[in-house]
Amino acid sequence: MPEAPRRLTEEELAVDPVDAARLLLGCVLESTTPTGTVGVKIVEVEAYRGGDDPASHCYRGRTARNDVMFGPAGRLYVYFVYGMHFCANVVSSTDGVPGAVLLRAGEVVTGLDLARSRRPGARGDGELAKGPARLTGVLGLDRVHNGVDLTDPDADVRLYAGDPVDEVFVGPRVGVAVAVDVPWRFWIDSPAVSTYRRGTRRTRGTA
DNA sequence: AGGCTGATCACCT
DNA sequence: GGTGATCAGCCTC
Repeated sequence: MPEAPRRLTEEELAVDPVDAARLLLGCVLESTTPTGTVGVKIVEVEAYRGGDDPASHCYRGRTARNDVMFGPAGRLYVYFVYGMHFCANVVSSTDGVPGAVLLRAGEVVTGLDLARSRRPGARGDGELAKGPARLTGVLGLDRVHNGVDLTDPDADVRLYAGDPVDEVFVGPRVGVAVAVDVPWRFWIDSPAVSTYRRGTRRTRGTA
């Protein structure tokens, strides 16, 4: 058995999403479902803020959908994307202030067999959680996990502190069509880091 | 050339 | 405007 991992607290996550993003690098997100437990070491994240961030779900105020992002830090914000997948965020900022960190990629550190079975097509283990939808999928997270308190020891999903990271890389957020100049994507050296892609605006239907 | 992913789009309340 | 859903681009074979 490894050392007893330290759980992240609401307090340390109740900071600006940019700071929370750096804090989350190297941490481990662990998810337990009826099928088993999978843990992922976070290697790539993106910060999303509120009214001042055009790329944020909270840019236009509080709704039932983004409500969790306005709540206390340390909660899990899961959203449905492109009609097929889910993406997971760790809520940051103080209660009432919107902010979250999108988990973009990770390395599976627990439950490797289960993780592999959830991603039959993966060519290598480094690819299992490479990309936000893959990460969420390998952890077995979906809509029902929205709002889970990651600081609760009894929760199905928990967040643990990891080994200190040495070098943090910074760049613009992936797949975002607006605020491209804001360098709010952070990652550490890992084969699981996803490749950069600029956001695209779909062509309008009518000419 | 095909498969896979994904902070966008189009429609309904 | 909010919520539920899809097809254009990127990556690999």
